[in-house]
Parts: sequence; C-alpha cells; structure tokens
Amino acid sequence: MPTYSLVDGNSFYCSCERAFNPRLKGKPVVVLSNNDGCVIARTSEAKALGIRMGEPWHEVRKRPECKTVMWFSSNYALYADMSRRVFDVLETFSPHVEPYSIDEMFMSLDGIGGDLAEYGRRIRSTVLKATKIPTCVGIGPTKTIAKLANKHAKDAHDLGGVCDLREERNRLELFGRWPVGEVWGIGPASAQRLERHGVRTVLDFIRMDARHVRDELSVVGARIQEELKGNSCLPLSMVAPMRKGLAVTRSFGTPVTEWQGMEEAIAAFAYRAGEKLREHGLVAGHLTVFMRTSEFRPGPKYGNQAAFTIEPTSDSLTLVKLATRAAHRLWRDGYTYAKGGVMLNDLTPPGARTGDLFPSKDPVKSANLMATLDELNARFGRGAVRSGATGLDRKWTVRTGNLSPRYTTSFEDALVVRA
DNA sequence: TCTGGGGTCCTAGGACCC
DNA sequence: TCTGGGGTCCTAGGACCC
Repeated sequence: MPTYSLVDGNSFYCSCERAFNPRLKGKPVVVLSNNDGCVIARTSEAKALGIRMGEPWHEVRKRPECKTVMWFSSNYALYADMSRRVFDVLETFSPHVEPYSIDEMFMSLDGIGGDLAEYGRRIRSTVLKATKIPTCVGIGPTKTIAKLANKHAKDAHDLGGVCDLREERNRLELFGRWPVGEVWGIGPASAQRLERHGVRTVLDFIRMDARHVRDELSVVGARIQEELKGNSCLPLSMVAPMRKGLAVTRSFGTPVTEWQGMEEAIAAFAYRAGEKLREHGLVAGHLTVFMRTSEFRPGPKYGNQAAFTIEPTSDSLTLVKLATRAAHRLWRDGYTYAKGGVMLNDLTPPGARTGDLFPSKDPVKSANLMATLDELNARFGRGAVRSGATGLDRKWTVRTGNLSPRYTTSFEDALVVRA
C-alpha cells in the first residue's frame, strides 16, 4: 500500500509576510486580493476576530475589533519564491514531491520505515527552521485521505501538527463525525446532492453503493469514494503537465461605462497575456474575451464572451489587436461593466504541428494509461479498447458484446484491472 | 429485444480547487 | 468609493466524417 503525505503551509501568504517581518508575530494579519478587494489569507489571530475567507476588505476594516489588523497587498512573486524554498527542503525528505498548489506539496513516503508521525514532525521543524513557514503534515494511504489528515492536523491542536490516518480503524471513527463536504473534491453542489440521499458524513459516503455514487457524482465522485476507502486512484506526478491555458482577468477598480475605457482594459489584459505566454515559451491558438456587469450591484445585467481560433502566436500586439476587435463586437452601450478578461488556450511550443506529442505530458499518467490499456485489451481481446479511452477517468469505448450504447463506461473494470 | 455505427472535434457550462 | 484571479476536469450535445 502506498503512503502519501500532504504538507501544507499554515496561512501561507501571511506566513510569508511574517517570515520577513518579525513584528507581525502573534498579531492578526491578512493578505488581500488584487485592488485590495477581498481577504484571501488570514492568520489564526485574524480568524479569531471573525474575518472570513473572501470577505470584502472595505467591510472588514470598518468593524471596531478589526481596526488593528495588519494588512498586505498580495505579493505573488514573494510567495512563489517561498514556495520553491519549501519544496527544496521537502526534497531532502523524499525524492517524490509533487507541488500541488503554491502552499501544498504531496510527497510519497514509500519505503520510509519507522515512526512516520515522528518523520512528519521532523519535516515540520526542518521547514520551519529553513524558511520560517509553519506547516501541517497529513499522512494516509491515498492523496484524498492525506488531505483529510492534513485538515485534522490543523484543527486538532493536540496533534502537534501531524496526523497519520494510514490505519483504517483510526479513520472510521473520525469519518463518522466529519461532514462529507470537507472531502477534497466534494463541493457544495455535490454535498447537497448527497444530502438528498441521506448521506451526511464521510462514513455515510463510503458506505454508499458505488454505482449509485457514479450516477450521482460521475467518475469524479466514484474516484473520491475509492480513495476514501483506501484504494489509491490518484498517483503522484512529479512532472508538471504542460499548461493548458492562461488568463488575465480583473474586476475594474472603477466601473467602465465608455467604450474607450473597455478598449484600454482589454488591450492591457491582452498585452499581459502575451507576456505570460512568452515567459512560458508557448504560443496560443485560441483566444477568449469577456466582459460583464457586476453580480452585486443593481441595474441592467449584461455579460458576453467571444472565443475563436487564431493563428498561433505569442505576439502581444497581435493579441491586442485581435482581442480589442472581439471586445468591440461584445460591447453594448448603456451598461456599467465591472469585470473583463482575456483568456488564451490551445497552448503549444512554437512551431508545433497537430498531432505532436510533447515531452512535458505527464509520463506517470501516460505510463499508467498505457499499462491499463494493454491490460484491458488483453482481457477483452486485442483492439477491444480503442482511442477515446484517454485515461482512467475518461470515456472508455469497450467493444464487447452488444454495441448499443454509444459509450460504455466501465470504470469498475478499470479499477479491477488496476488492483 | 435491436429502427446505422463509430469516430473526431468543438463548444458551452458546471463543479471544484487554491 | 470598494465584492479575487487564477486554474483543472467532466459532461453533453452538435457538426461533421466515412
């Protein structure tokens, strides 16, 4: 059975600010989004004041008890640099580290003997010493369980920041108390659907009929259920897959009512999008432009987007020209626009042709897929599983028996083969 | 039993994540 | 005055092909 751990920086953005400013220690600190609009990170002291994630800062700062809160505009260059430092430390503990987000890293602890909780404590103290970033460590037989363990390590202060849920008997009692919505991948919509079936806790969910889960929550839910049962479906991938798209979008600081203002904004977004593209050494073959009125303010609502294929490019001026032309078609007079953006998709290295395979495609996933395809073909006969089967988690076209349904999804078969 | 079958590509929209 | 900015994956359905 594999062993995963998830190492997660506590109040990461705030901790980064604290790392360079000792006076912030023990004080309520928040980091704000672009334009200083909302709170996107807060220390435990700030949480204790009732400041919620995503709350508009202009509302929070008015509250008397929040007058003393120290606040920072976000500094993503700093946070990315701190994230890399944490990664470097973790690599001294395991050769298999997958950065999942700026503040979370999955690690494989396979083959590491002894007391893993003790190992986790050593990871924490080493990271803290080297980077001044406090962390929590969750350990489990699957990524999804490691994620839950990490959350528990954060909540239960008697654990010393480390929680090991490898043993099933240690899990089940906790699972019976946790709402299913706390599981990684189960959001509000899924939780509501499950509630309708009387499923409230993680334990309820594990005990739900697998086919039923698939019908309600698709393969995504089925995979999560397997993971919670202790069967690993989500492998570690150390190679970052090639970026699939990028976006530059903003809420406007002051609402836009004139075409000229919109034109300038879209041009700036497109220009910046081109810069990002060049930073990654890629060109884009698909461009999307959108604009919309505020969701929060009264008045006439309007929103629209235009998406189209372009000659692959990363040239900012070309992108600006194409994007503003598209924006012009979307523009309607008489509205107060609050938001807009430019998105780029179909990213490839320059000069790539249709059908090229890029080395940056995740080799771990690819190897798993090919092995699984081979096994399925061996089982159902050569050529039984055809293209279109692009992963464990996608459509499988299985040519056995009657052909009636257009696609036969045999996720269960895939799981059997894996096991 | 069965009312063409199998496939690709594209788009839109939903859901979730940090 | 002021309400984030990114991302990923999955599903469904239409157009089109042989």
